[in-house]
Amino acid sequence: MPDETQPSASPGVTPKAAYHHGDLRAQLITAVRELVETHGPDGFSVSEAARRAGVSSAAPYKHFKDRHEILRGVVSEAMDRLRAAMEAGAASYPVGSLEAVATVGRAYVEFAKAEPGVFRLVFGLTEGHENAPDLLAKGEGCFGVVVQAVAACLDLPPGDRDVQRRAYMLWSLVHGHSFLNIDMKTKVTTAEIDDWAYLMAVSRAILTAPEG
Amino acid sequence: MPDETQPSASPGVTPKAAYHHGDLRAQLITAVRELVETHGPDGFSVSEAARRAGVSSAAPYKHFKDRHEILRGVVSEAMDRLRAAMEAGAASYPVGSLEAVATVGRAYVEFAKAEPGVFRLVFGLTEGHENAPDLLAKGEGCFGVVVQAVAACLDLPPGDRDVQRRAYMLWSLVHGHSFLNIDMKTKVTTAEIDDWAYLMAVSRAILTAPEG
DNA sequence: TGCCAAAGTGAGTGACGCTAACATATGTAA
DNA sequence: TTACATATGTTAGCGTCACTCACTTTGGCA
Repeated sequence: MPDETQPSASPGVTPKAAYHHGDLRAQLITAVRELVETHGPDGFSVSEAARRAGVSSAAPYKHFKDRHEILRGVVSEAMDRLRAAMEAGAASYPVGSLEAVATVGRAYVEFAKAEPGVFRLVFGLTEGHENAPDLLAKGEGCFGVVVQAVAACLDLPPGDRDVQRRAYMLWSLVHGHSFLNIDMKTKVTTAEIDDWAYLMAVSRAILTAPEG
Repeated sequence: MPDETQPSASPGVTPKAAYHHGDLRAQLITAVRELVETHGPDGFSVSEAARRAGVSSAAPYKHFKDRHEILRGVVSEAMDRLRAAMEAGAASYPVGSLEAVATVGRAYVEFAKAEPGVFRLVFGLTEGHENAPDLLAKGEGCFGVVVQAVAACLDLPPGDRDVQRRAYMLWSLVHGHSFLNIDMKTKVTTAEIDDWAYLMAVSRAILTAPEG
Protein backbone atom coordinates (compact mmCIF):
# COMPACT_ATOMS: atom_id res chain seq x y z
CA MET A 1 0.00 0.00 0.00
CA PRO A 2 2.64 2.59 0.95
CA ASP A 3 5.74 3.85 -0.80
CA GLU A 4 5.42 5.52 -4.15
CA THR A 5 8.79 7.16 -3.78
CA GLN A 6 12.10 5.99 -5.15
CA PRO A 7 12.44 4.10 -8.41
CA SER A 8 15.82 2.68 -7.50
CA ALA A 9 14.97 1.45 -4.04
CA SER A 10 17.17 -0.94 -2.16
CA PRO A 11 15.96 -4.56 -2.23
CA GLY A 12 14.42 -4.21 1.19
CA VAL A 13 11.13 -5.53 2.48
CA THR A 14 8.78 -3.78 0.05
CA PRO A 15 10.73 -2.57 -2.92
CA LYS A 16 7.73 -2.67 -5.27
CA ALA A 17 9.78 -1.11 -8.01
CA ALA A 18 12.23 -1.59 -10.85
CA TYR A 19 11.11 -4.93 -12.19
CA HIS A 20 10.32 -4.73 -15.81
CA HIS A 21 9.20 -1.21 -16.20
CA GLY A 22 11.17 0.73 -13.69
CA ASP A 23 8.54 2.09 -11.37
CA LEU A 24 5.18 1.88 -12.96
CA ARG A 25 3.23 2.73 -9.86
CA ALA A 26 4.74 6.16 -9.42
CA GLN A 27 4.66 6.82 -13.13
CA LEU A 28 0.96 6.03 -13.26
CA ILE A 29 0.23 8.40 -10.44
CA THR A 30 2.12 11.12 -12.22
CA ALA A 31 0.28 10.44 -15.46
CA VAL A 32 -3.06 10.53 -13.70
CA ARG A 33 -2.20 13.74 -11.95
CA GLU A 34 -1.42 15.37 -15.26
CA LEU A 35 -4.58 14.03 -16.82
CA VAL A 36 -6.71 15.24 -13.94
CA GLU A 37 -5.09 18.63 -14.19
CA THR A 38 -5.56 19.03 -17.92
CA HIS A 39 -8.87 17.27 -18.50
CA GLY A 40 -10.56 17.73 -15.17
CA PRO A 41 -11.20 15.20 -12.40
CA ASP A 42 -13.57 13.21 -14.59
CA GLY A 43 -11.65 13.40 -17.80
CA PHE A 44 -9.19 10.77 -16.78
CA SER A 45 -9.08 7.15 -17.83
CA VAL A 46 -6.97 4.26 -16.67
CA SER A 47 -6.37 3.33 -20.28
CA GLU A 48 -5.01 6.73 -21.15
CA ALA A 49 -2.74 6.73 -18.12
CA ALA A 50 -1.42 3.31 -19.11
CA ARG A 51 -0.87 4.53 -22.63
CA ARG A 52 1.17 7.45 -21.35
CA ALA A 53 3.26 5.15 -19.23
CA GLY A 54 3.84 2.92 -22.22
CA VAL A 55 2.22 -0.21 -20.86
CA SER A 56 -0.84 -2.26 -21.70
CA SER A 57 -4.21 -1.25 -20.36
CA ALA A 58 -4.21 -4.19 -17.98
CA ALA A 59 -0.90 -3.40 -16.34
CA PRO A 60 -2.22 -0.79 -13.88
CA TYR A 61 -4.34 -3.43 -12.21
CA LYS A 62 -1.20 -5.15 -10.99
CA HIS A 63 -0.58 -2.11 -8.82
CA PHE A 64 -4.05 -0.80 -8.05
CA LYS A 65 -7.26 -2.59 -7.26
CA ASP A 66 -9.37 -0.27 -9.41
CA ARG A 67 -9.50 3.25 -10.75
CA HIS A 68 -10.53 4.66 -7.40
CA GLU A 69 -7.39 3.36 -5.79
CA ILE A 70 -5.28 5.19 -8.35
CA LEU A 71 -7.11 8.39 -7.59
CA ARG A 72 -6.59 7.83 -3.92
CA GLY A 73 -2.90 7.54 -4.64
CA VAL A 74 -2.92 10.87 -6.43
CA VAL A 75 -4.85 12.47 -3.60
CA SER A 76 -2.51 11.07 -0.99
CA GLU A 77 0.51 12.46 -2.76
CA ALA A 78 -1.19 15.80 -3.28
CA MET A 79 -2.08 16.11 0.38
CA ASP A 80 1.52 15.53 1.30
CA ARG A 81 2.55 18.37 -0.95
CA LEU A 82 -0.22 20.60 0.36
CA ARG A 83 0.82 20.06 3.93
CA ALA A 84 4.45 20.64 3.10
CA ALA A 85 3.55 23.92 1.41
CA MET A 86 1.51 25.03 4.41
CA GLU A 87 4.31 24.22 6.81
CA ALA A 88 6.91 25.88 4.66
CA GLY A 89 4.71 28.96 4.55
CA ALA A 90 4.25 29.04 8.29
CA ALA A 91 7.98 28.75 8.81
CA SER A 92 8.70 31.85 6.73
CA TYR A 93 7.29 34.24 9.32
CA PRO A 94 7.89 34.63 13.04
CA VAL A 95 6.08 32.06 15.12
CA GLY A 96 2.92 33.54 16.56
CA SER A 97 2.67 36.38 14.09
CA LEU A 98 -0.50 37.14 12.22
CA GLU A 99 1.49 36.81 9.01
CA ALA A 100 2.31 33.23 9.88
CA VAL A 101 -1.39 32.44 10.05
CA ALA A 102 -2.20 34.29 6.86
CA THR A 103 0.60 32.65 4.98
CA VAL A 104 -0.67 29.19 5.81
CA GLY A 105 -3.90 30.21 4.18
CA ARG A 106 -2.04 31.64 1.25
CA ALA A 107 -0.24 28.36 0.67
CA TYR A 108 -3.62 26.66 0.61
CA VAL A 109 -5.10 29.12 -1.85
CA GLU A 110 -2.07 29.00 -4.09
CA PHE A 111 -2.13 25.26 -4.20
CA ALA A 112 -5.72 25.43 -5.36
CA LYS A 113 -4.83 27.99 -7.99
CA ALA A 114 -1.80 26.10 -9.22
CA GLU A 115 -3.51 22.72 -9.41
CA PRO A 116 -7.25 23.32 -9.52
CA GLY A 117 -7.97 19.90 -10.96
CA VAL A 118 -6.05 18.07 -8.28
CA PHE A 119 -7.42 20.34 -5.59
CA ARG A 120 -10.94 19.56 -6.66
CA LEU A 121 -10.09 15.89 -6.73
CA VAL A 122 -8.70 15.98 -3.22
CA PHE A 123 -11.89 17.46 -1.84
CA GLY A 124 -14.30 15.85 -4.23
CA LEU A 125 -13.39 12.23 -3.71
CA THR A 126 -16.45 10.35 -2.65
CA GLU A 127 -16.53 6.83 -4.01
CA GLY A 128 -14.32 4.41 -2.17
CA HIS A 129 -13.17 7.30 -0.05
CA GLU A 130 -14.94 6.08 3.05
CA ASN A 131 -12.50 3.27 3.71
CA ALA A 132 -9.49 5.50 3.55
CA PRO A 133 -8.45 6.40 7.07
CA ASP A 134 -5.05 7.44 5.82
CA LEU A 135 -6.57 10.25 3.77
CA LEU A 136 -8.67 11.40 6.69
CA ALA A 137 -5.57 11.38 8.83
CA LYS A 138 -3.72 13.50 6.32
CA GLY A 139 -6.64 15.89 6.25
CA GLU A 140 -6.45 16.25 9.98
CA GLY A 141 -2.74 16.75 9.63
CA CYS A 142 -3.31 19.75 7.38
CA PHE A 143 -5.83 21.12 9.81
CA GLY A 144 -3.25 20.65 12.52
CA VAL A 145 -0.94 23.10 10.78
CA VAL A 146 -3.64 25.74 10.95
CA VAL A 147 -4.35 24.95 14.56
CA GLN A 148 -0.71 25.29 15.51
CA ALA A 149 -0.36 28.65 13.81
CA VAL A 150 -3.50 29.92 15.48
CA ALA A 151 -2.47 28.59 18.87
CA ALA A 152 0.89 30.29 18.63
CA CYS A 153 -0.76 33.52 17.60
CA LEU A 154 -3.23 33.49 20.47
CA ASP A 155 -0.63 32.16 22.89
CA LEU A 156 -2.86 29.28 23.91
CA PRO A 157 -2.38 25.51 23.78
CA PRO A 158 -3.41 23.85 20.49
CA GLY A 159 -5.99 21.79 22.33
CA ASP A 160 -7.84 24.87 23.55
CA ARG A 161 -11.43 24.90 22.44
CA ASP A 162 -11.36 28.49 21.32
CA VAL A 163 -8.24 27.86 19.30
CA GLN A 164 -9.92 24.96 17.56
CA ARG A 165 -12.99 27.02 16.87
CA ARG A 166 -11.11 29.88 15.32
CA ALA A 167 -8.82 27.59 13.40
CA TYR A 168 -11.85 25.87 11.94
CA MET A 169 -13.39 29.20 10.99
CA LEU A 170 -10.22 30.20 9.22
CA TRP A 171 -9.93 26.90 7.48
CA SER A 172 -13.53 27.06 6.29
CA LEU A 173 -12.94 30.53 5.02
CA VAL A 174 -9.78 29.71 3.16
CA HIS A 175 -11.26 26.51 1.83
CA GLY A 176 -14.32 28.30 0.56
CA HIS A 177 -12.30 31.11 -0.93
CA SER A 178 -10.12 28.59 -2.75
CA PHE A 179 -13.12 26.89 -4.29
CA LEU A 180 -14.88 30.07 -5.27
CA ASN A 181 -11.65 31.30 -6.71
CA ILE A 182 -11.36 28.27 -8.92
CA ASP A 183 -14.98 28.13 -9.93
CA MET A 184 -15.62 31.59 -11.21
CA LYS A 185 -12.16 32.34 -12.42
CA THR A 186 -12.75 35.68 -13.98
CA LYS A 187 -16.26 36.22 -12.73
CA VAL A 188 -18.10 37.54 -9.71
CA THR A 189 -17.63 41.19 -9.05
CA THR A 190 -15.53 40.72 -5.96
CA ALA A 191 -13.27 38.08 -7.41
CA GLU A 192 -10.40 40.37 -8.24
CA ILE A 193 -8.98 40.09 -4.80
CA ASP A 194 -5.49 40.65 -3.52
CA ASP A 195 -5.13 37.35 -1.76
CA TRP A 196 -2.57 38.50 0.73
CA ALA A 197 -4.48 41.54 1.88
CA TYR A 198 -7.62 39.49 2.00
CA LEU A 199 -6.07 36.75 4.07
CA MET A 200 -4.50 39.20 6.48
CA ALA A 201 -7.80 40.98 6.98
CA VAL A 202 -9.63 37.73 7.45
CA SER A 203 -7.12 36.36 9.91
CA ARG A 204 -7.23 39.52 11.93
CA ALA A 205 -11.01 39.60 11.96
CA ILE A 206 -11.33 36.05 13.17
CA LEU A 207 -8.47 36.01 15.62
CA THR A 208 -9.39 39.27 17.29
CA ALA A 209 -13.14 38.75 17.47
CA PRO A 210 -14.46 38.43 21.03
CA GLU A 211 -15.12 34.90 22.17
CA GLY A 212 -18.50 33.65 21.06
CA MET B 1 -33.05 25.72 -24.40
CA PRO B 2 -35.09 27.05 -21.46
CA ASP B 3 -38.26 25.84 -19.85
CA GLU B 4 -38.28 22.57 -17.94
CA THR B 5 -41.43 23.50 -16.14
CA GLN B 6 -44.97 22.48 -16.96
CA PRO B 7 -45.85 19.19 -18.66
CA SER B 8 -49.17 20.48 -19.91
CA ALA B 9 -47.94 23.71 -21.40
CA SER B 10 -50.00 25.77 -23.76
CA PRO B 11 -49.08 25.29 -27.43
CA GLY B 12 -47.06 28.46 -27.41
CA VAL B 13 -43.73 29.13 -29.05
CA THR B 14 -41.64 26.52 -27.24
CA PRO B 15 -43.87 23.95 -25.60
CA LYS B 16 -41.24 21.19 -25.67
CA ALA B 17 -43.44 18.88 -23.66
CA ALA B 18 -46.21 16.30 -23.65
CA TYR B 19 -45.66 14.62 -26.98
CA HIS B 20 -45.25 10.92 -26.68
CA HIS B 21 -43.85 10.52 -23.26
CA GLY B 22 -45.41 13.29 -21.28
CA ASP B 23 -42.43 15.38 -20.31
CA LEU B 24 -39.27 13.45 -20.71
CA ARG B 25 -36.94 16.36 -20.21
CA ALA B 26 -38.09 17.13 -16.70
CA GLN B 27 -38.30 13.47 -15.83
CA LEU B 28 -34.72 12.90 -16.93
CA ILE B 29 -33.51 15.76 -14.81
CA THR B 30 -35.30 14.32 -11.83
CA ALA B 31 -33.86 10.88 -12.48
CA VAL B 32 -30.36 12.27 -12.79
CA ARG B 33 -30.75 14.28 -9.61
CA GLU B 34 -31.69 11.14 -7.74
CA LEU B 35 -28.84 9.19 -9.25
CA VAL B 36 -26.34 11.89 -8.42
CA GLU B 37 -27.64 11.98 -4.89
CA THR B 38 -27.50 8.24 -4.31
CA HIS B 39 -24.46 7.22 -6.31
CA GLY B 40 -22.40 10.39 -6.22
CA PRO B 41 -21.73 12.94 -8.94
CA ASP B 42 -19.78 10.42 -11.01
CA GLY B 43 -22.01 7.45 -10.45
CA PHE B 44 -24.57 8.60 -12.92
CA SER B 45 -25.14 7.39 -16.45
CA VAL B 46 -27.38 8.61 -19.20
CA SER B 47 -28.43 5.04 -19.86
CA GLU B 48 -29.55 4.49 -16.30
CA ALA B 49 -31.50 7.74 -16.29
CA ALA B 50 -33.22 6.73 -19.52
CA ARG B 51 -34.02 3.35 -18.05
CA ARG B 52 -35.62 5.00 -15.04
CA ALA B 53 -37.70 7.21 -17.27
CA GLY B 54 -38.78 4.18 -19.26
CA VAL B 55 -37.32 5.20 -22.60
CA SER B 56 -34.55 3.95 -24.81
CA SER B 57 -30.97 4.96 -24.16
CA ALA B 58 -30.97 7.19 -27.23
CA ALA B 59 -34.05 9.20 -26.29
CA PRO B 60 -32.27 11.62 -23.97
CA TYR B 61 -30.23 12.94 -26.84
CA LYS B 62 -33.36 14.41 -28.37
CA HIS B 63 -33.53 16.77 -25.40
CA PHE B 64 -29.90 17.25 -24.46
CA LYS B 65 -26.81 17.62 -26.57
CA ASP B 66 -24.73 15.38 -24.35
CA ARG B 67 -24.37 14.16 -20.78
CA HIS B 68 -22.91 17.46 -19.65
CA GLU B 69 -25.98 19.33 -20.75
CA ILE B 70 -28.15 17.10 -18.60
CA LEU B 71 -25.95 17.81 -15.63
CA ARG B 72 -26.17 21.50 -16.36
CA GLY B 73 -29.94 21.15 -16.26
CA VAL B 74 -29.77 19.53 -12.86
CA VAL B 75 -27.44 22.23 -11.60
CA SER B 76 -29.65 24.98 -12.93
CA GLU B 77 -32.67 23.59 -11.17
CA ALA B 78 -30.72 23.07 -7.97
CA MET B 79 -29.46 26.63 -7.96
CA ASP B 80 -33.00 27.89 -8.25
CA ARG B 81 -33.95 25.89 -5.19
CA LEU B 82 -30.87 27.00 -3.31
CA ARG B 83 -31.59 30.65 -3.95
CA ALA B 84 -35.22 30.22 -2.99
CA ALA B 85 -34.17 28.60 0.28
CA MET B 86 -31.76 31.43 1.04
CA GLU B 87 -34.38 34.05 0.35
CA ALA B 88 -37.00 32.26 2.38
CA GLY B 89 -34.54 32.08 5.24
CA ALA B 90 -33.71 35.74 5.07
CA ALA B 91 -37.40 36.62 5.09
CA SER B 92 -38.00 34.76 8.34
CA TYR B 93 -36.11 37.29 10.44
CA PRO B 94 -36.33 41.08 10.70
CA VAL B 95 -34.59 42.85 7.86
CA GLY B 96 -31.18 44.02 8.96
CA SER B 97 -30.87 41.67 11.89
CA LEU B 98 -27.83 39.53 12.46
CA GLU B 99 -30.13 36.53 12.49
CA ALA B 100 -31.22 37.32 8.97
CA VAL B 101 -27.62 37.07 7.83
CA ALA B 102 -26.94 33.91 9.75
CA THR B 103 -30.06 32.24 8.50
CA VAL B 104 -29.07 32.80 4.89
CA GLY B 105 -25.92 30.89 5.70
CA ARG B 106 -27.90 28.22 7.44
CA ALA B 107 -30.05 27.68 4.39
CA TYR B 108 -26.88 27.20 2.40
CA VAL B 109 -25.41 24.71 4.84
CA GLU B 110 -28.64 22.80 5.12
CA PHE B 111 -28.96 22.51 1.40
CA ALA B 112 -25.50 21.00 1.31
CA LYS B 113 -26.38 18.61 4.09
CA ALA B 114 -29.68 17.58 2.55
CA GLU B 115 -28.34 17.07 -0.96
CA PRO B 116 -24.60 16.60 -0.70
CA GLY B 117 -24.36 14.94 -4.09
CA VAL B 118 -26.17 17.72 -5.88
CA PHE B 119 -24.33 20.35 -3.91
CA ARG B 120 -21.03 18.90 -4.95
CA LEU B 121 -22.22 18.73 -8.51
CA VAL B 122 -23.24 22.38 -8.48
CA PHE B 123 -19.81 23.50 -7.40
CA GLY B 124 -17.83 20.79 -9.09
CA LEU B 125 -19.01 21.23 -12.62
CA THR B 126 -16.05 21.88 -14.81
CA GLU B 127 -16.45 20.36 -18.26
CA GLY B 128 -18.68 22.33 -20.57
CA HIS B 129 -19.34 24.67 -17.70
CA GLU B 130 -17.42 27.54 -19.25
CA ASN B 131 -20.05 28.31 -21.85
CA ALA B 132 -22.85 28.52 -19.36
CA PRO B 133 -23.45 32.17 -18.57
CA ASP B 134 -26.85 31.32 -17.16
CA LEU B 135 -25.25 29.27 -14.39
CA LEU B 136 -22.79 32.01 -13.61
CA ALA B 137 -25.68 34.45 -13.45
CA LYS B 138 -27.53 32.23 -11.01
CA GLY B 139 -24.41 31.99 -8.92
CA GLU B 140 -24.21 35.75 -8.76
CA GLY B 141 -27.87 35.79 -7.88
CA CYS B 142 -27.22 33.64 -4.84
CA PHE B 143 -24.36 35.87 -3.84
CA GLY B 144 -26.71 38.79 -4.22
CA VAL B 145 -28.92 37.40 -1.48
CA VAL B 146 -25.97 37.43 0.89
CA VAL B 147 -25.00 40.92 -0.17
CA GLN B 148 -28.50 42.24 0.47
CA ALA B 149 -28.67 40.74 3.94
CA VAL B 150 -25.27 42.13 4.82
CA ALA B 151 -26.09 45.54 3.40
CA ALA B 152 -29.28 45.73 5.42
CA CYS B 153 -27.43 44.69 8.54
CA LEU B 154 -24.70 47.31 8.10
CA ASP B 155 -27.18 49.88 6.89
CA LEU B 156 -25.17 50.55 3.76
CA PRO B 157 -26.02 50.30 0.07
CA PRO B 158 -25.48 46.84 -1.50
CA GLY B 159 -22.95 48.33 -3.88
CA ASP B 160 -20.69 49.51 -1.07
CA ARG B 161 -17.25 48.04 -1.31
CA ASP B 162 -17.06 47.11 2.35
CA VAL B 163 -20.41 45.39 2.11
CA GLN B 164 -19.20 43.34 -0.82
CA ARG B 165 -16.01 42.44 0.97
CA ARG B 166 -17.74 41.23 4.08
CA ALA B 167 -20.40 39.43 2.12
CA TYR B 168 -17.73 37.61 0.20
CA MET B 169 -15.97 36.66 3.43
CA LEU B 170 -19.18 35.27 4.81
CA TRP B 171 -19.95 33.41 1.66
CA SER B 172 -16.48 31.87 1.54
CA LEU B 173 -16.83 30.83 5.12
CA VAL B 174 -20.22 29.26 4.71
CA HIS B 175 -19.22 27.64 1.46
CA GLY B 176 -16.12 26.14 3.03
CA HIS B 177 -18.00 24.99 6.08
CA SER B 178 -20.57 23.30 3.89
CA PHE B 179 -17.92 21.38 2.01
CA LEU B 180 -15.95 20.38 5.05
CA ASN B 181 -19.18 19.33 6.66
CA ILE B 182 -19.96 17.02 3.80
CA ASP B 183 -16.50 15.65 3.34
CA MET B 184 -15.63 14.46 6.79
CA LYS B 185 -19.10 13.61 7.92
CA THR B 186 -18.34 12.19 11.29
CA LYS B 187 -14.68 13.10 11.41
CA VAL B 188 -12.41 15.94 12.38
CA THR B 189 -12.44 16.79 16.03
CA THR B 190 -14.26 20.06 15.62
CA ALA B 191 -16.92 18.78 13.29
CA GLU B 192 -19.62 18.34 15.87
CA ILE B 193 -20.74 21.90 15.55
CA ASP B 194 -24.02 23.54 16.35
CA ASP B 195 -24.56 25.17 13.01
CA TRP B 196 -26.74 27.96 14.25
CA ALA B 197 -24.44 29.05 17.03
CA TYR B 198 -21.52 28.76 14.68
CA LEU B 199 -23.14 30.85 11.99
CA MET B 200 -24.22 33.51 14.44
CA ALA B 201 -20.72 33.76 15.87
CA VAL B 202 -19.19 33.90 12.45
CA SER B 203 -21.59 36.53 11.18
CA ARG B 204 -20.96 38.68 14.21
CA ALA B 205 -17.20 38.32 13.92
CA ILE B 206 -17.13 39.33 10.29
CA LEU B 207 -19.73 42.07 10.40
CA THR B 208 -18.34 43.79 13.46
CA ALA B 209 -14.66 43.56 12.58
CA PRO B 210 -13.06 46.94 11.94
CA GLU B 211 -12.63 47.85 8.30
CA GLY B 212 -9.51 46.35 6.81
C1' DT C 1 19.70 -24.60 -10.98
C1' DG C 2 15.02 -24.69 -10.35
C1' DC C 3 11.12 -22.55 -8.43
C1' DC C 4 7.88 -18.95 -6.99
C1' DA C 5 5.90 -14.77 -7.05
C1' DA C 6 5.92 -10.22 -9.04
C1' DA C 7 5.06 -7.71 -13.26
C1' DG C 8 3.47 -7.43 -17.83
C1' DT C 9 0.68 -8.92 -22.28
C1' DG C 10 -3.46 -9.86 -25.19
C1' DA C 11 -7.94 -11.12 -25.76
C1' DG C 12 -12.51 -10.90 -24.19
C1' DT C 13 -16.92 -9.11 -21.59
C1' DG C 14 -20.36 -6.00 -20.49
C1' DA C 15 -21.58 -1.15 -19.99
C1' DC C 16 -21.56 3.34 -21.61
C1' DG C 17 -21.65 7.70 -24.72
C1' DC C 18 -23.16 8.94 -28.79
C1' DT C 19 -24.70 8.72 -33.90
C1' DA C 20 -27.36 7.28 -37.89
C1' DA C 21 -31.31 5.56 -40.09
C1' DC C 22 -35.75 4.73 -39.53
C1' DA C 23 -40.70 4.98 -37.37
C1' DT C 24 -44.48 7.60 -35.40
C1' DA C 25 -47.15 11.21 -33.44
C1' DT C 26 -48.62 16.22 -33.57
C1' DG C 27 -49.95 20.92 -34.98
C1' DT C 28 -50.70 23.69 -39.01
C1' DA C 29 -52.08 24.83 -43.49
C1' DA C 30 -53.92 23.79 -48.04
C1' DT D 1 -59.76 16.06 -44.17
C1' DT D 2 -55.40 15.36 -46.00
C1' DA D 3 -50.50 16.45 -46.48
C1' DC D 4 -46.44 18.01 -44.75
C1' DA D 5 -42.72 19.51 -41.54
C1' DT D 6 -41.11 18.71 -37.28
C1' DA D 7 -40.67 16.93 -32.74
C1' DT D 8 -40.14 12.73 -30.43
C1' DG D 9 -39.09 8.10 -30.03
C1' DT D 10 -36.84 3.28 -31.44
C1' DT D 11 -33.23 -0.17 -32.96
C1' DA D 12 -28.72 -1.11 -34.39
C1' DG D 13 -24.14 -0.14 -34.24
C1' DC D 14 -19.31 2.11 -33.37
C1' DG D 15 -15.57 3.14 -30.40
C1' DT D 16 -14.02 3.48 -25.64
C1' DC D 17 -13.61 2.18 -21.12
C1' DA D 18 -13.11 -0.67 -16.64
C1' DC D 19 -11.97 -4.83 -15.37
C1' DT D 20 -10.92 -10.11 -15.65
C1' DC D 21 -8.60 -14.27 -17.15
C1' DA D 22 -5.16 -17.12 -18.97
C1' DC D 23 -0.77 -16.82 -20.29
C1' DT D 24 4.32 -15.30 -20.59
C1' DT D 25 8.39 -13.12 -18.89
C1' DT D 26 11.51 -11.67 -15.31
C1' DG D 27 14.06 -11.38 -11.15
C1' DG D 28 15.27 -13.00 -6.37
C1' DC D 29 16.45 -16.72 -3.68
C1' DA D 30 16.73 -21.48 -1.37
